Amino acid sequence: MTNIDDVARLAGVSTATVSRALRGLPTVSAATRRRVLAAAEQLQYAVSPNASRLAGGRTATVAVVVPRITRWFFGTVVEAVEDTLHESGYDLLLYNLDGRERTRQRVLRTANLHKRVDAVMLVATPLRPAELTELAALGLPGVTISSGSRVPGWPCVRIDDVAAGGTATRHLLDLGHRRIAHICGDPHDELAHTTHLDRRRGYQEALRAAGIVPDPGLDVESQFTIDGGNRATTELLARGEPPTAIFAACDEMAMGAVRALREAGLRVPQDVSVIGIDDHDLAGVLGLSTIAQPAAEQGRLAAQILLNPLGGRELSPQAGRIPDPGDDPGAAPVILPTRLVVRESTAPPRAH
Amino acid sequence: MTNIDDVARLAGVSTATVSRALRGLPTVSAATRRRVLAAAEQLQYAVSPNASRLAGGRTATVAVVVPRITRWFFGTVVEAVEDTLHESGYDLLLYNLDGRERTRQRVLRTANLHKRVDAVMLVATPLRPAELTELAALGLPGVTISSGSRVPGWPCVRIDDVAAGGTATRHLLDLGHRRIAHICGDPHDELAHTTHLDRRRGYQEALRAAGIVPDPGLDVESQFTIDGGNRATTELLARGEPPTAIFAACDEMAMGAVRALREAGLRVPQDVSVIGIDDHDLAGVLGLSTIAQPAAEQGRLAAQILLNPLGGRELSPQAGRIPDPGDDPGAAPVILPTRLVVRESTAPPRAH
DNA sequence: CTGAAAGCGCTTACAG
DNA sequence: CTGAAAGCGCTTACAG
Repeated sequence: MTNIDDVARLAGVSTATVSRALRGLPTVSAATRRRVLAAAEQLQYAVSPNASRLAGGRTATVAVVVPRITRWFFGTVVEAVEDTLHESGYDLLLYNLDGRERTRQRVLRTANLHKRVDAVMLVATPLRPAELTELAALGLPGVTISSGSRVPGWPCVRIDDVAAGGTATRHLLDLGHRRIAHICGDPHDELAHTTHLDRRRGYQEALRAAGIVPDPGLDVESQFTIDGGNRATTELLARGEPPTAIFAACDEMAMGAVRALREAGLRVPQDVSVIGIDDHDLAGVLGLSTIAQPAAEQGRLAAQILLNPLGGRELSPQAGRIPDPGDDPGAAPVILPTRLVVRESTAPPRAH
Repeated sequence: MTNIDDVARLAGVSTATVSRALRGLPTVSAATRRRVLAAAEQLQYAVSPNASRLAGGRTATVAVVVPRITRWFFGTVVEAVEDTLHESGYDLLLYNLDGRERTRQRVLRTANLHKRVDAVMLVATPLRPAELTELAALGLPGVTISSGSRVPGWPCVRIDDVAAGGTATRHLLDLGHRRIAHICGDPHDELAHTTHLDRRRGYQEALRAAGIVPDPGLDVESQFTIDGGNRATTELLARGEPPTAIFAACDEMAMGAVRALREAGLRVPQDVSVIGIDDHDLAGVLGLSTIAQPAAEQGRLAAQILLNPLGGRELSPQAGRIPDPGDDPGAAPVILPTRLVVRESTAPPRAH
């Protein structure tokens, strides 16, 4: 395996010069650079990332933590992040929590991040207080996406979940619905995941603004999955007179709701309207009305914020800051817009 | 940042002994090991991966290459692979091709894999002859999943695509269908992706076995996506009398087909039956009949095959072999079983 | 079972 | 603009 000495010998320069020429540092004459590049090319030389990182003190790697890579939002975010990072020469170390305590520890414990990555991206990952302390103590730059814990000094990219919940609910109100149910959230989430709380708040505020008192009997908690939506809807129907519309906290739950309604012999939207949040890949196929959120853009923007401070080639301990003027740690999150997409799953309630 | 010298000093041993004790090598006395572990714990010591890899010559990292992480099959495979690798202390470097030439080069060129990973996993990735040569020249162990190129000496985990296509088609034949269309494949795929060819072969063989001559007019090529299925079906309907059933090469295409049929005013399954391959997360929601394939199992098994040879802690140049007796490079692929899942999208054709 | 020493392949002040 | 030398933080023969 050819190393830097081989290249230096062939080019007739020192290894220091090879290192500089290959990294494009300005302090190398054009002629020398040409010779070095030619030698490297001829020898098929590839720099050893480990040696480079050890000597240089930078890992050129970012840890990306997601709850479940197979869910639409997280897969889409990771794809955009991966693209942006690789573009700048950074590697992406993927941590898929998948509800396993062991994985949480692997990722979040000092020992594992230590010396291994230059920065951390947390996607919708709520941390326990102790974990948060540990992470902050590392002094790494980082960024968070969507809900979950804020880390002191780390910027955050997200949508306004309260507004999204409000828009979805108002769409149903505008169609004439009054009995609007909400399915959402994970009741057993010890980790204070705030997404479902925010979206519910948007729902309740929209109802109140329309003069409707939110009915707890029309509000069912479950999980952010197809199955969760299915179960919540089944439970809802078991409680008595069905609502004329359901606002599901995400498209995957909405899909489960559609399924449950159909199995109960109710038609969508003739008997019950359904709206979700996301604009999942399959929302179009299913004709699902939804509040579209820009998942890829959130990933891309968060990655850029991470890379920006030092020209996209380096990360310093100060890297975790939004490059805008007026920026400071703990600054307000960067909010990306959402958009109502009306398809076939929502319609006015039947006249009775 | 505390290093191995700090630990050695505190424990009163050499750095060599610290290294051995921490890695659990057997040549350390119990008492010494205890002291070292205590010292490491007390100092919150974490080994530097880069230094360890540079000195040890192993990267403890596997490159995983997928066409698109956001597609169901690939996301599910990666999730299982990640779990298995992390379990054994390996990192996963994700490469998401996403049709971009640049990314192909990043991954596949010697320069990038060189010194960076211990092994490579190719998921349904077809390689050009030159790329194949380059990859083989690296002498790395590896494994392939699903279709795509076989690399000499690398084992392969997959399903039998011909059989899957046959089973899907026979299900439709058994229901009484005779005019069975097929939508599949990417006509512009210069990379000889064989999945669609195999599944089509299963389709054609099943038809012939039933005494039916495959009709090219009922066979439309498109892409392995929802949109592809949508377009292929629209094209199919434009050709004249619709088939009574459609076999789509994957569930995402089948979903697109269902959508296109519905938009054309045709009911599924009353007017046209639809079956896919995969058992996508949403196949149940959509009531889609399909041939289920074990995506997570393929990922898990492939990762285990990669890790197995040296007890899951190391990889050698010989690591890319199936650990079974009778094993040799170029051996037959490990075939995992598929299973017909009948839901609501397939039914007997209407009597005319 | 343990240690001293060399070495992995780079990058970075420092000096010129 | 370029080079000699030290150093990054480990692991691995080698010797005992």
